[in-house]
Amino acid sequence: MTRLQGRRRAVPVAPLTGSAKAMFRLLAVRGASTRPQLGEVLGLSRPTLSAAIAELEEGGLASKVGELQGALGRKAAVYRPGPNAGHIFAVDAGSTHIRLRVSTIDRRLLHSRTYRLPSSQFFLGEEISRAVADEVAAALTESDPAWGPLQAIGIALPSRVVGPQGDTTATRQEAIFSCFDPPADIPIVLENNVNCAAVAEHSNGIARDHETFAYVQIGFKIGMGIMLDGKLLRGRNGAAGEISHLAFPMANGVRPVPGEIERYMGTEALMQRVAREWPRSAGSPPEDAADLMKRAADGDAAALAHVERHAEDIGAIVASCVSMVDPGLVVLGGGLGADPLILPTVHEVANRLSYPVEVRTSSLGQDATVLGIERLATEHAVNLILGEAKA
Amino acid sequence: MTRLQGRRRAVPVAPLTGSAKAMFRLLAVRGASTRPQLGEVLGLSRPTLSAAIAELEEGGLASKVGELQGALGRKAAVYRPGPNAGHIFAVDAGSTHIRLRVSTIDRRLLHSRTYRLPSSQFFLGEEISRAVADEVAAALTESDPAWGPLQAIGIALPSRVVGPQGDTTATRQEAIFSCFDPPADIPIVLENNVNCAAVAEHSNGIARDHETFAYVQIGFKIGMGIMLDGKLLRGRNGAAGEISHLAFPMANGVRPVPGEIERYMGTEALMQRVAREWPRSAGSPPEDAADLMKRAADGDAAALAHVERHAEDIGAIVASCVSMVDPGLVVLGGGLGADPLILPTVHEVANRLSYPVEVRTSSLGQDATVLGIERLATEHAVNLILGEAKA
DNA sequence: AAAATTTTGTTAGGCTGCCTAACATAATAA
DNA sequence: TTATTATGTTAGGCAGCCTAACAAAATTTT
Repeated sequence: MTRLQGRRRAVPVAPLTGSAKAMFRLLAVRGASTRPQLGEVLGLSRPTLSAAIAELEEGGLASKVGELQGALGRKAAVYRPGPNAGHIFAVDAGSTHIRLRVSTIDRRLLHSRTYRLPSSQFFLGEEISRAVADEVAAALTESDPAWGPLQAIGIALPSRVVGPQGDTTATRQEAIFSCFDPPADIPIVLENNVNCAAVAEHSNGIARDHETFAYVQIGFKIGMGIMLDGKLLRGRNGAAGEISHLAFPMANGVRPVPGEIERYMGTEALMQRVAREWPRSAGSPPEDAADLMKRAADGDAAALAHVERHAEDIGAIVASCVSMVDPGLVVLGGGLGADPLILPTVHEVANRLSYPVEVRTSSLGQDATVLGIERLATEHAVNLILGEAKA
Repeated sequence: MTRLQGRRRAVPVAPLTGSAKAMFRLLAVRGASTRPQLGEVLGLSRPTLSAAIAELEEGGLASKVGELQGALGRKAAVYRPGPNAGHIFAVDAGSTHIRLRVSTIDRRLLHSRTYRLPSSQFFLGEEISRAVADEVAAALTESDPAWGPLQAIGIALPSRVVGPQGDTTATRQEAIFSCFDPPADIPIVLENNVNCAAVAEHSNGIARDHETFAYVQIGFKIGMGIMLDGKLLRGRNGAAGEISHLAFPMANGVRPVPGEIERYMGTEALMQRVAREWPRSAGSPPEDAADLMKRAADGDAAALAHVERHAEDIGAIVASCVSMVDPGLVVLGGGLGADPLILPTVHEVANRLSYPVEVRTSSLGQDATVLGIERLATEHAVNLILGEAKA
């Protein structure tokens, strides 16, 4: 997930006490908070709180940004991560768009850019790499010294992302660097885009109240992100959730074909089936998946039948997921998955085939991925600042 | 997983320092150890070590059991969990046998019993419950005061086991108590038998060197246990790894049927297919699965073809597992799964369909399950003794 | 307007749990 | 014997938290 391009941090910080580290972490996730709030959450006494804040202010990692008057009593001081906490770049290197967010460590948006690729890319390749390079370069020129040091660049990739221990031979992830040469000494955080969307559903989306769930993306491609106890499941080779390689077809007398389920479930194959089976009487077949969903929503019987059939197939995939990891909650996303029309059938089929599972529809639109990688990049930056980096 | 039948522990212990707790934990997993060994592993200074051991000896949680002479220098004192650490019962409530082990907290065998059920049970029911009751009662009468207090009874069940948060309506686990009334105030640890086997492969078996892997059991029934970072994945309803509910059949134009894959993959259906397709020229068809495997091992072409075909199906299931959780290692167990004959094909098919995964054959025989629940029961007992119980 | 109440923040001092340094003990090697 | 090496104890220190008491700053009551 992480590619460190240098060990130095822009702002090395004196070793902090445990309470100061915990406080900085909390400031980074909560954003502006009063001292009493921080003390309450951390369970620290007021003297310890004072000491921790003094430590952080000393290192420029926290700043007082105001005061808050409660119903009664003295005003409470409000703090935020300080100037040395710096900022991060979060980039969604998507197949159709490059989305970039520049954010503080507590995820206040400083700047954002979106670039539409001239042509849609099926695989991560040079076009995407070049576009990312351009967007990052452009964002760098607009950087403001007041933002503090750039702590990390997070990039969400439409490819499997292999960790340090994994089998690095079978990955395309390095293609992101074919044209993009990141600034020296800035840590790079790489993560698969579906995993990023899962992270966003957890932190900003419909799965906020669940520490364990699966995010299933159904659209042009299919994928899954698994969150267990608040942590992404990545797997040995970054392949956890790569449901495009579920054994399929799987039945008595047939042999599965690698990657076949993605070819079957993807919108392209779906629309081919729809066109092939479209009744003469129902007029011209739908243009694309969006058209199909719209006609189904309008009550078109032929469209509804196809949507229903696809929802059953999605339900079967969800059932297989439940049978393996039993997440308790499955969030549906992606071009097709996010359509509320399929929810009832997916829920019904999954629960009939397997074990009790709640199914919800994603609420974050196109921003899910970039919000997820933003989260991961800030988490990584916090770990680096606190000297607790994993890799 | 856990059913506490009372809050009191037999031997309440004064609060311990962190180092003392860590030492007790280490003694429980390692068994007899010298002081320098403990200090090395825990990274503690010798004075702290002395203090920790004094604390534990004070509470009867550690005892000096000898001395060990190194190549040079003074003899090192050897310690073990003390008399108040007590012992546990581990019971494998299997479909055909009840296996019981009485062990110290560091898993030295104190006593063991095996009872063969009069008839093989497909489901957890009264027969099993009654047999467990008898075996536990018999073991209780043979208990020795020198064993110290009974800290826990662990029971491995051939059923899904639901945790405190899960949907408790759809479980058969309570059937274990239909005839078995456990001694009052003794904590009960319940776990699914396949999960137990996975635990045993991790602690005593072929997966000793892996913190993350999946254990796939193929025999009369099928099941899976998933170990992630040394911890069992249980899932919201204890259904993680319940691959008997993978969507199957799964192909264009067919609808999956709940539980169908177990009926297809289980030995019963396999042997029916074998009998149906057995060539006249090859003599009488195999008696049972063991006979089939033996003939295949002896080079019988018809038997080999069927074994090969089944191995391909198992490979497909493993591939689906890898596509979801990417464990890096899959251990094959169970009546059919543990046969080394199927290993090459399972490995080949899984790696062709999905991502790189190592496949190994289980080395623990019938004892896997009882060793696994023994491990879980001792872990639970240690947590209780240290006042760090989860539930 | 003064006093009482409530909340926030600081100062003083103490305790736990670890550490290092130095010494004591007990074995083997020279 | 003496030297060397490993083990274990004693003495003393320090980091990181705590409680108790006080100080400061707001609102409510009198």
